[in-house]
Amino acid sequence: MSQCDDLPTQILRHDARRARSPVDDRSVPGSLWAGRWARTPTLEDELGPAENARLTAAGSIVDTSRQTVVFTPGEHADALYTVLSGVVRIFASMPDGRRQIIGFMHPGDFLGFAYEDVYACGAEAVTDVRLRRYGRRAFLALCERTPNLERALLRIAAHELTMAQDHMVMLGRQSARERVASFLCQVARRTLGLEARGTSLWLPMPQADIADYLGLSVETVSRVLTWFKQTGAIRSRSRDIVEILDFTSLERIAGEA
Amino acid sequence: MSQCDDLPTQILRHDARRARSPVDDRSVPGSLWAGRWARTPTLEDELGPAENARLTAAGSIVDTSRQTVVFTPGEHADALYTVLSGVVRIFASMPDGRRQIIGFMHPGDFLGFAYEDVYACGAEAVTDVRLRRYGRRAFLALCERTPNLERALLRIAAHELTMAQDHMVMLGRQSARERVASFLCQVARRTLGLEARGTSLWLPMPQADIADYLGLSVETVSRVLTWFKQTGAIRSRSRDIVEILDFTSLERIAGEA
DNA sequence: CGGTTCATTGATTCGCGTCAATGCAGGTGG
DNA sequence: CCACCTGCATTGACGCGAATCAATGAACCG
Repeated sequence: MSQCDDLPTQILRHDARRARSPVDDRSVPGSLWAGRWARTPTLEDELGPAENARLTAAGSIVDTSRQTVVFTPGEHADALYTVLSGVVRIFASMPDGRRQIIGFMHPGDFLGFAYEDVYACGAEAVTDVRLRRYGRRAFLALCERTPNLERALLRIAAHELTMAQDHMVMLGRQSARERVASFLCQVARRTLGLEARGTSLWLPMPQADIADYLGLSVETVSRVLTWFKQTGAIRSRSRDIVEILDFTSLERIAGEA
Repeated sequence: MSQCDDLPTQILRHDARRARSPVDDRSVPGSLWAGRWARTPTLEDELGPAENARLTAAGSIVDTSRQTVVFTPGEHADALYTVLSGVVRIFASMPDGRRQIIGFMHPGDFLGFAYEDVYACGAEAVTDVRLRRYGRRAFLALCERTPNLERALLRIAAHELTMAQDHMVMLGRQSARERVASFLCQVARRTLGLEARGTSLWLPMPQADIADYLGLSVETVSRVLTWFKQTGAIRSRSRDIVEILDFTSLERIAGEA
């Protein structure tokens, strides 16, 4: 599985801020800037065929049409889901309506972690979506009989944490251009694999969703995208298709100033 | 404690964005605005006495003095830790030195999740710290023999995810004042329990750390704090002690505009 | 074909970052 | 014991980046 760490200590004091040596080495090896993210672990990948069969048997198919709610924050959490097709957005929102999109879930992704007995986040279908739904009780029962299942969930959760951390860096410390570039690179890697260089990306979600994912306003997202177009880094045919012409330059923008 | 209330939403920007079923219910019940966060699940709490004993036996004590490195991002992840005393900061940083603090870990907290075989984040002691260190191999072996252990980790990870989501809302959508107020409320709840009203908080970390946690500059954090002082919401005796005089007003600021 | 939804573009405002001093406490050593 | 230094906090002046406000366009749909 994956866990952790190091040798303790080294008294390096970090001084990230102050010191931060000039040639800071290639520290920060595997974050935004590295090729992480490439693949999301899925339940299916983590389990054997027999286990998968049992899991499948325990679930039921749910179809949800685009722009409709799968579950809402605060709702009693009595199901877990796997995305079979389509894209789902996970979000949190503030009382006054400000919204933060936590992530977009694609086929294979697991959905519905809840620490307490209610969902912390909401989930809505971006496109028409097909899900496999597992009732909470049934799922827990299955966990008892399938030790690997918990291990798989743990791997998935650890991966989500990693992604959440990158997301936090983006939200807390990157400029608008960096964020949009990061987003495009992220989507590119996810859909095309690590080797991705120039091809076209499908962005099924409205720009408002991208904005809320990136912590920006819609206008800013739009402006940055047109700037990328003028620069020749991307091109766009239809509303939801973006072609990456200069992946390298996007990566450069995403990675630093 | 404290809640949010706020009636739902009323279509302000977002309007739950299109679909969002009509009666959106009292959405957003348990997020920043609710009493979540109160307690972090710990390995110890999740396990029985025998299991705890085995776990303790598997670990070794490590002492780390303030401002020193526990592990660095990218380092091979071969240990896990539990904080016994003191405070540890977890952070990610960008090649040019910008830093985002992911969280502050307190006694009882578990440390060292890594999805791949390297740490995604770094960890440094804020104060002098005592940790219990578990070698990766030993820990994995223990997992085999202790089914509850994986379950406990899963609970912890789910909780971390929940906190990460709140953090993202803060970083992506809150103003400087909201962030600082949220932070103070968060610390208050953590240290004083849910019922906390006015008392003094210990903030062992320098303001630079707080700034990097909140995605702000040091100056902004300082300015907001002095503004809170002038407002009468807080008071401060020594550098690292803040007394909360008007918890309610902080909560109000944290929760909305 | 007219209405709804979403993207674009411009003008303007303003929050917060940056730069630059100054202040202040704690530790150290002469 | 007091000057000094060093880390950290505070405060001010200033500018920039991104939000906001406000139209206009383009695409999609019944």
